[in-house]
Amino acid sequence: MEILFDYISELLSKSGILPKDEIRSNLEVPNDVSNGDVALPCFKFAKILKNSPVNIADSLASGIADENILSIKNVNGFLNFTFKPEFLARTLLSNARLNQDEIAKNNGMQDKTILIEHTSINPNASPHIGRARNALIADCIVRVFRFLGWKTDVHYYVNDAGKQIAMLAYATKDMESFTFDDLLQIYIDINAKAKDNPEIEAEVFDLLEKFEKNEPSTVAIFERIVSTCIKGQTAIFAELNIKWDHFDYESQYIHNHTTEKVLSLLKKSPRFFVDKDNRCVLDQHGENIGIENPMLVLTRNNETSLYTLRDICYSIDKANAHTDRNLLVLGEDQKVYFQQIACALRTLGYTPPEVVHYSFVLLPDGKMSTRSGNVVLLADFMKEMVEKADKAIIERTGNSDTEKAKIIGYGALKYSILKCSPEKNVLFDMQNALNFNGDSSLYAQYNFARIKSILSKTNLDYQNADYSLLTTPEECALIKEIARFESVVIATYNALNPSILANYVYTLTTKFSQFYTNHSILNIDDKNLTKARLALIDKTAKAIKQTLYLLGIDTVESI
RNA sequence: GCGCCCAUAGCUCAACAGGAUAGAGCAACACCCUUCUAAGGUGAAGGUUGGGGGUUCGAGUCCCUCUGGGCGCACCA
Repeated sequence: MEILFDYISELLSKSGILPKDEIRSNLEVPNDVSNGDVALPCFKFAKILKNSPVNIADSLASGIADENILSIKNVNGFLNFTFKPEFLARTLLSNARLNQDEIAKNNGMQDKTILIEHTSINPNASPHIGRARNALIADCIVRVFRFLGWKTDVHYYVNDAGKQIAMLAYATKDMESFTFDDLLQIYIDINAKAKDNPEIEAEVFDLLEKFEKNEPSTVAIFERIVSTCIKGQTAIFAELNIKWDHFDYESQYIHNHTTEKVLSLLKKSPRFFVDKDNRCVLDQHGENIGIENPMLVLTRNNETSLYTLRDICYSIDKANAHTDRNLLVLGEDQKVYFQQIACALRTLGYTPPEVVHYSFVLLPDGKMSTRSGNVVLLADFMKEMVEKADKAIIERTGNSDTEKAKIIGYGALKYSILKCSPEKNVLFDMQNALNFNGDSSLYAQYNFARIKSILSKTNLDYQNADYSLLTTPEECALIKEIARFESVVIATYNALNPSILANYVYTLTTKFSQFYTNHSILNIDDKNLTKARLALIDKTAKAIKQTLYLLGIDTVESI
């Protein structure tokens, strides 16, 4: 619509009443087509011009005659412009940017670099859908940046040196073997057992100390768990086509003594002190951290590192990559913790990463917890979605098609989580998620397949189609949506919010579906109109496919 | 108790730097397949945008307050 805003502001500025930029920045798209294609609310001008909005609208409109404008109406101070449909179709469709290179070039972001860290789940069990939200949001953001020409570097921080892993190490140290799927139950059991048996905790810390001292047999036990976990977790995400470029292990900072070096730097800060229990602490009062007593404890009483110190080491590594942007996708439970790490980084002269927080996924019967076992596992959710999709495919075609069922099932899974704005809690309802009707990714996939089916039935060359033949209300509405694609990608980029893309693809598809049910494409006598409509649906398909791709969702040629 | 986030139709979500009559889907009701894919389309129904104040020509959107939910509140990660 930018091109129409330019057009109107240029036209209105000729009267000399208001400068072009002033007009341009106030233009908007009416929420109802009955109010035209572009509107200028004139209320803000009333004070400057010392006149009523209605009079201002009148004088702006007076004397304007433009061959491409059908009508200009002054509705109570809103100046509403309606373009001739043929002009609208030609202008919007021939100027709409849909392919990646053009859009990247237009926004001048080629070859910029971004480092993104996301998901970084504890390597202790199969991920649940709450953590999957992290990966899905981040993967979409990665795709959007790449689409806009950025070089992305995606990192996963493996917390392989914590008490949770030590718990598993304790529980599995005498086991001959175990699988990834066993770990969740082992983890639940050992947590329950440790509650009643304090001596277990002591042994766990003993193991942890041996691990930190790099004792080979202990390191081997830890490594067995961590590698089993990382393999299991990444296999699940890989199935969803979510991948990382680098896996960074927390333990490296202990074993290569970076923690000691960074600690010695922090010791120079006026915020640093050693508390009465002999632990190294940063006093973060006055830094606007939202807790009563903002202290960041860095070490145990023997100067061995805590997670906080190791995380600072890691953050320094990321900052030292000197990418144009440095982004972290993190659960809302880590908000204050992140503020504290960011504060520590600034103390050392480093710029902390930008952060995207997301809220938790809630279950109808309460919240998820790995420790208690009240979870919906991502792997189980994936399986159910694919089974449901395949069942529906069998109903329709008589044959199973796992490949297609995965595209449909995984798409619906991703869509159901991504369509909600990250800062809002998502209430997860399996029945709801399994519904493939209406506002779901299948709706877009289905209509994409419809378009492909039509395109496959014709040999007409529509390369030089005359867009100005597309003048029905349904065609206009669809064209306007297609023209929005670029600005929607940019909006998603600016807000780091995938739900913008999800909402767009649904609206776009709705406009196509309405056009499709009201108008024939191939079965009409006017060959030129057929060509124009073929060009229109070809662009529609492109926009749907690109948007779904950015959401991490595939398309199929037929459904 | 303190801090941050959220509250929109029965349910799940929209509403583009405050803009016009707050929109969809699901569920329930009534229609539409001799026509390019009915996993679709159309119609009707469903709302004091949690309550109360305020700012503004105009508030779901901004400010205050109350209520309810989520998250957090140093020696876990």
